[in-house]
Amino acid sequence: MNSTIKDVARKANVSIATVSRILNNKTGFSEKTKIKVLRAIEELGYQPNALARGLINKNTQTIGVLIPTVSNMFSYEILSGIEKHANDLGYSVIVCNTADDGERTINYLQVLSEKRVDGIIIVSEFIREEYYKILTDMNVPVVLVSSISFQFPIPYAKVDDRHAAFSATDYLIKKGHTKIAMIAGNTSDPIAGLPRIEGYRAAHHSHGLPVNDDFIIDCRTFTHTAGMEAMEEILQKKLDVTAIFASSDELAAGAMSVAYRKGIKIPDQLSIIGYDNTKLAEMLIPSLTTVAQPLYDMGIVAATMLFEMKETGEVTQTQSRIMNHCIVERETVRSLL
Amino acid sequence: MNSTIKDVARKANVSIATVSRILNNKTGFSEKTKIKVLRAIEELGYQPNALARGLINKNTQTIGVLIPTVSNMFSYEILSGIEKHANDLGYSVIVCNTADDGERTINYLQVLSEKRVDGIIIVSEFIREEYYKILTDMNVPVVLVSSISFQFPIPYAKVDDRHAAFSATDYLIKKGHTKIAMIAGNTSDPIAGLPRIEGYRAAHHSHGLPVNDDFIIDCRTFTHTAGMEAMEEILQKKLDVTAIFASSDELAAGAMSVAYRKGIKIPDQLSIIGYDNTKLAEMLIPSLTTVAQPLYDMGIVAATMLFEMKETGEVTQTQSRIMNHCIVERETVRSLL
DNA sequence: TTGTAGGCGTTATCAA
DNA sequence: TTGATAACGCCTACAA
Repeated sequence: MNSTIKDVARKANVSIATVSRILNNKTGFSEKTKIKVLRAIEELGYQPNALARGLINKNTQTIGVLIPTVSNMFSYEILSGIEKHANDLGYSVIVCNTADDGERTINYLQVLSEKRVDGIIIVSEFIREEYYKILTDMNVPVVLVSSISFQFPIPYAKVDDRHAAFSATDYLIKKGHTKIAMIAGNTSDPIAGLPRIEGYRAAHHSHGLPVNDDFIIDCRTFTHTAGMEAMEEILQKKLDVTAIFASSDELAAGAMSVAYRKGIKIPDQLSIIGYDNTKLAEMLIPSLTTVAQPLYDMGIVAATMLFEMKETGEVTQTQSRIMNHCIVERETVRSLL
Repeated sequence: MNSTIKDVARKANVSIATVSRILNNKTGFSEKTKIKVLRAIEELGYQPNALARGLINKNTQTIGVLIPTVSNMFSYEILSGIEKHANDLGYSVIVCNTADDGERTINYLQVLSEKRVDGIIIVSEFIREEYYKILTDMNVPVVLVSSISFQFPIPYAKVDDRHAAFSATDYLIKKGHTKIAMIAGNTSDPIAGLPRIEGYRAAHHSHGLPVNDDFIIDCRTFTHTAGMEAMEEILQKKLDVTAIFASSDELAAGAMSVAYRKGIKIPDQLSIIGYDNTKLAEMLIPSLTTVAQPLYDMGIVAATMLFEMKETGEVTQTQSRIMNHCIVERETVRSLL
């Protein structure tokens, strides 16, 4: 058990060089010795040692994926896309849950660096200067998913949040809604928060509709609980709205659950549209109309970009990808027309 | 960038042995040289190479986690517990989505073996003989979560499915329900399927209630869609039931959604209890009463067991853990009393 | 307290 | 077609 190339060589009566050649199917050995060696490998149950290989080849066939939170289905659908594509190409992925904690993130980056991963994918995380420093020192490809850095030139794969939020709001307006609240998630988040609010505003403008700032609810996160609180607030303030645009499916779900408790019928009395199209959206009752991000595909694309960069040796740059979003119509939006 | 211990040694005017000693804080160097070396490390931005270390120490500080499917929130809550504990102890985790595919699983096992991971955790997966062979050849600790092997002596952390299903059914009966259907998931699954049916039966027996086999619906999976189909079947067969016990939260959610479409009020006209207590349960509307598995903790415990085994060198055995389950009462069960 | 040298399991460059 | 042998970056006796 755990025999080495040396054992194989001895057993097959050849040199380790020959074994190595056969293992990596290079040229330079006869069919006869190949058979001998293969049999020895078989009999010993020999498995090449990836550590030794990596040490000399300077490549580990593994990548690291940083993920901020677990609470949301969201990250894991992306992760699953990454994992799929990586595995198909013979790479393993190390998951790193940063828990939105800077120290933990830096620690993880350090670990990935020591383990000499071949690349790093960062899921919806803001890139701090300290991260970027470590990242550049590592000199491996990095790509962002569902995130973007304005400070640093890191390629990304994401939907256009502003545009997607515009689409969602526009959709509601075209259904006849004019009094639309927005449950905005974290409004100070420059990546997933602000642009969506802009999109919400822009849609109003494009239809010549005014925007009432009171209608924009700031929760500091994108969670179910935050959605509940936001809905409470809307009710308490007695905002006169016929529809809600929520910045995430979880927020929408939270809002729906308090609406249900208060006896507000969705979509009869109140329409709601979410954002993400996680599995949750289709499991909610009624099922949630939402603007879909192609989460799984984003993972695939990010991985594709990463390996592209690795191939070309272009560690610094590649073409970022704006992924298509679309409205998935289900049961939570009623037409007023 | 990517300097070696040699560079550090040269820069600090000492031998690599000394640097190594300081790095691993062993004994045998003066404070003065320590400072010199530390500065050199700092200036060079030196990072130890985990590959080289692993090669010589025969340990990689990484473990592998096999997960069957992504569709369910379930696995990821467990994963997240594992990841947390592993990271706290300085280990990384490689995620392996086996997609319930034997070939893929074997391939992954091979990869983990070549990468010389220090241990493997397998989440709710049936252990085939081929897996076990590779596993034993690897000679590293293995633990099962939310699974068990009757054929092979692998320690596990799981709830007692039979008991948990008993509790769920018993709970319904004590609320006055006597006509209870079971949406059983995969009934030919000896781990998560059968025992739960037994529990369902046992609860009936213990109350002197008869079991109608027609009331046990076999779907072949534990997914949302399967839950919908099962509910359709219940309705179509016009089963005369007042409550349903579903073998997973997703199944319950699926059932609830078709009930909603058919205008059946939950819990007024029909009670339902789920199984797992994933995040989904609390987000459903109405929120789902369910029997909780401590998913996150199961991950933690599994990791704990794994590292225990590694410490003691007892690769073959450790005490398995039966995790406590409990009923989480929410809004989907109505008392008939 | 410090340094030399051998070895961990590979691959790759020479000669043969 | 083959086989020594020097790396890869580190740890660890053993000497000094």
